[in-house]
Amino acid sequence: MVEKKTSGRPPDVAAGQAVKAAALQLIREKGYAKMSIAAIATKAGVARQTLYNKWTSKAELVLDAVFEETGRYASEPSAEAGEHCAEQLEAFLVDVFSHLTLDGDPLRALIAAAQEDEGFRTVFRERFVLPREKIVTALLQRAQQRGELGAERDPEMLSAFIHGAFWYRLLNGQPVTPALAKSITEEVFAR
Amino acid sequence: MVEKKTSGRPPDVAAGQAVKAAALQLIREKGYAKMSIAAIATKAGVARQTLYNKWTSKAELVLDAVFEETGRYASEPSAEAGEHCAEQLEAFLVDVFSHLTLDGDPLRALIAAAQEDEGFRTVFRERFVLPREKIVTALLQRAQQRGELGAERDPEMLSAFIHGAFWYRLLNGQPVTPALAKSITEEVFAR
DNA sequence: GTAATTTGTAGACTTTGGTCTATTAATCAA
DNA sequence: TTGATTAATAGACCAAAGTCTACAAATTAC
Repeated sequence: MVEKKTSGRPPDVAAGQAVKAAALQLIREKGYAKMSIAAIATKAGVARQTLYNKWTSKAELVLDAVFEETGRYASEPSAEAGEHCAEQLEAFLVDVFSHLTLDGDPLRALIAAAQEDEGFRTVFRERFVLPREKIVTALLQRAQQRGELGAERDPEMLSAFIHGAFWYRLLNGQPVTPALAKSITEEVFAR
Repeated sequence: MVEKKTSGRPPDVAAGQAVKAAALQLIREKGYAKMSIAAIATKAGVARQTLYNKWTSKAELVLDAVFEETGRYASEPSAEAGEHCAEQLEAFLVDVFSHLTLDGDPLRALIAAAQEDEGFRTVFRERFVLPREKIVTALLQRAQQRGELGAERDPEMLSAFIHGAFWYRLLNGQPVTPALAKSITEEVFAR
């Protein structure tokens, strides 16, 4: 469904790309809080208003910029047939944590921004939170089917436990390490 | 150790109280984001600078105002001898959740504020997060000693699961209900 | 080509958190 | 009483997010 727009000056796609690139660079350089909209606009060679034409807030722009290659952030666990689900979970978490360690600051900032804006909270949840929650839930359901996880366990609750655990760490300024991935996995599959 | 101060004009304690009261009222009325420092000062009949004499930021002030009666927010679980630990945990969570339901907005705002300020994150963690984490960890350790929780389980990890679960819900704009307290408890003590 | 439409630009403007400064007020010590 | 010290006040000031407005530029429809 590639629609030929109605009339009027077409949006400057290249400008949008430049803005995202500038934002990404600045956020990694100075962090979310210290990166001003004005600086992004200047760096991208665009008027400030143009940013507000394309995004409704700093948070939405950063969400777009940081998670453009969203695949990086919600990659399916490599379900190699033979592997135990516990191993898949641990590998998945290690992968997620390595991204979080790299982009933890903007992510924490986005979660913060989501607290002050209902609309953004929804967008963030749909684009970032839910996809990953589903991946883990599905993985745990598979584990149950294979008998690797007790039938009395609740995959959705466990998925919330898992995500909650590393959100909790992240938001409290503690590192999310491979060791944490291992601890989480062991606790989930304990006994 | 009630120190008689050195010299100089004594701080106006009543003003401090008035500020906290005004802040509490405004935050419940308009929410954290829409409550301005100027409005608090005006309502309390104090100069804006006075707020900054007593607190270093909006977040610290609100932390003080909302959690002054901090007992309300970290009450020990009523460890009636006969009760099972599972029941104690659920009761504790129900209690916490009812407070969260009442003051969820400022709390979410404080977590957000903590993301942009290292110092505040530390204060918040020490005054709010850790005390409760310890209560739950201790409860789970007691459960282990009584044999109500498997010896192979990790109380600290489980405590992070539990807190993470409701943080996760709270920060994603979902309700934290007695039903959630029950689900969490059942999953922790499953099997 | 002309009109309508939509985007980009530039810059003024508003709001709010936070800082700074000069002045006044309250307290203690000599 | 006088001086030192600390707090409260009032208001200027700053930075940054976000809004608004007037105008220029690019496109489609006629």
